[in-house]
Amino acid sequence: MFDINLLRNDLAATAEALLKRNTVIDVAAFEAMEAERKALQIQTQDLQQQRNTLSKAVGQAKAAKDEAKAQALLAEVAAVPEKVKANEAALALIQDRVNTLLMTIPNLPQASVPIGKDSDENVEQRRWSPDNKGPRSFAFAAKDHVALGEALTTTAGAQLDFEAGVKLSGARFTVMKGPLARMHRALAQFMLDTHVNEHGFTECYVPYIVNAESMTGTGQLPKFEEDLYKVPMPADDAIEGGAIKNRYLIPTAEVSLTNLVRDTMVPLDALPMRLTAHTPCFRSEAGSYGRDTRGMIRQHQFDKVEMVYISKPEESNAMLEEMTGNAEKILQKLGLPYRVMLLCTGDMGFTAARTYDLEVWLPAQNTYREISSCSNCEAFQARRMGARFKNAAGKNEPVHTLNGSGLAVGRTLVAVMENYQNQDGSITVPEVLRPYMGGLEVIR
RNA sequence: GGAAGCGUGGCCGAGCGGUUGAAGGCACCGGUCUUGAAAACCGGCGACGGGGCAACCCGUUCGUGAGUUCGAAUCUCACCGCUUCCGCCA
Repeated sequence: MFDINLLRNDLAATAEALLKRNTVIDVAAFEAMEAERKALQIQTQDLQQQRNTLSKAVGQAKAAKDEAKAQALLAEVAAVPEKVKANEAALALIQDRVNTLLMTIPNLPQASVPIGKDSDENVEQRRWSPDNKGPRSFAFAAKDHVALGEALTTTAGAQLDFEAGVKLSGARFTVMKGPLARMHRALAQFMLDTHVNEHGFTECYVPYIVNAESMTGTGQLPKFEEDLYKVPMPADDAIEGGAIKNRYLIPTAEVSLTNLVRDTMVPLDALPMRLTAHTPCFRSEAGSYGRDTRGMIRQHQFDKVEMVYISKPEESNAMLEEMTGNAEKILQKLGLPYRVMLLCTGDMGFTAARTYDLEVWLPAQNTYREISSCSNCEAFQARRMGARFKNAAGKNEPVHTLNGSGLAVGRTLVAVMENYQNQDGSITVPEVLRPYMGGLEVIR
């Protein structure tokens, strides 16, 4: 949630900073709304005070057995509660309006984030490739993962079976079979093991269906509901205040992991927390018709190993570097060429203050494609979630939250297939995955 | 699904219509004592929001939401969650 004090204390500068994120704040409208809220709040609290004071006096009079005085006081308060009620209702209404606005303003980018309008203005930080030789050059025409996966077969049909996905569910679903299905599983195991054994993470198994509070905590709601798959509750117990109460399929394990600290005081000595989980992710991909329609790049359901950090504010940027390094480590162990991009203001996600994307080399597309996104959300999610810790001065303060993919499993499979393909269409299994695949060296 | 009980501050726990934000304890912070530490003793100590330059003042908050009342942690209703017993189940 956006920090309202920034708007109250420094409206002009804050509105200008948000402009870099393509977010327009109507300054005059906000000022008017705030003025109204302030007046109403003062008036309401005044009335509440009146009621409280008089009621307390009634109690005192009754305790003193002064019935006449009690009756006089009762006559005096009689009209107050009604006024209080009316004011409270009006105040709640305007506070809702303020709140709704706050919930739809994106996080403020850090000062060092490059200003730009879209992904073309992201800034490359570094590149990596095995022995620093650059991406492998092919002596034959490199195929994409679709051609490779459809040509590789099992007795049950293609190892990447896109038609079966369509038949079972529709577009953007894929069935994997045989060795490729196993490599997909191997990749997730390998990533999880690496983060747990080498990067100090705590492995978590988490729900894939979460409630609206969780989705609000990490920022998917209220603004991005159309991107989520909804799970309506059974009719009988779904009604709350007249509205159907939905649950949602997680679009990323970030939601489940980060919300673990929702409404909690995190002990100081528990920070930083490093949490990881392997989960499926569900995205409706509304508004991306026509983009990446071929293959496994953009699916409604995909697996991901997620990293989440819960950190002290002063450490969060260092943790972002660490987390990005963890994701890079996976690509390095797999021998996949990649580059690290610092996202510009226009390309960052709603909750992020600073984001690095990892882009892996895809030879068939002759380009780098996003395979991980690591973000420092600072206190943005923590404020929404009520995730706090007691700082050195003994004051409660929101924690900082960070999340990153480590990595997207389906896209990693695509990258391995394309980078490790052989002229005959077989795929060499990267060394680090072989222990997870019964020693298998080549997929054919 | 049936029956019973319970949700109070960082934690435990009392209160069950009226000067109660809430006894007591633990934890925490300061002080005395001590060579130091511990113990003992003294004092402090919830959160969120609003107003004010400030000292400070005010409001909200006892699972959540409605209701009764001049006044609700306390009474009523609904919902959520937890515990125990029975049934069912991977």
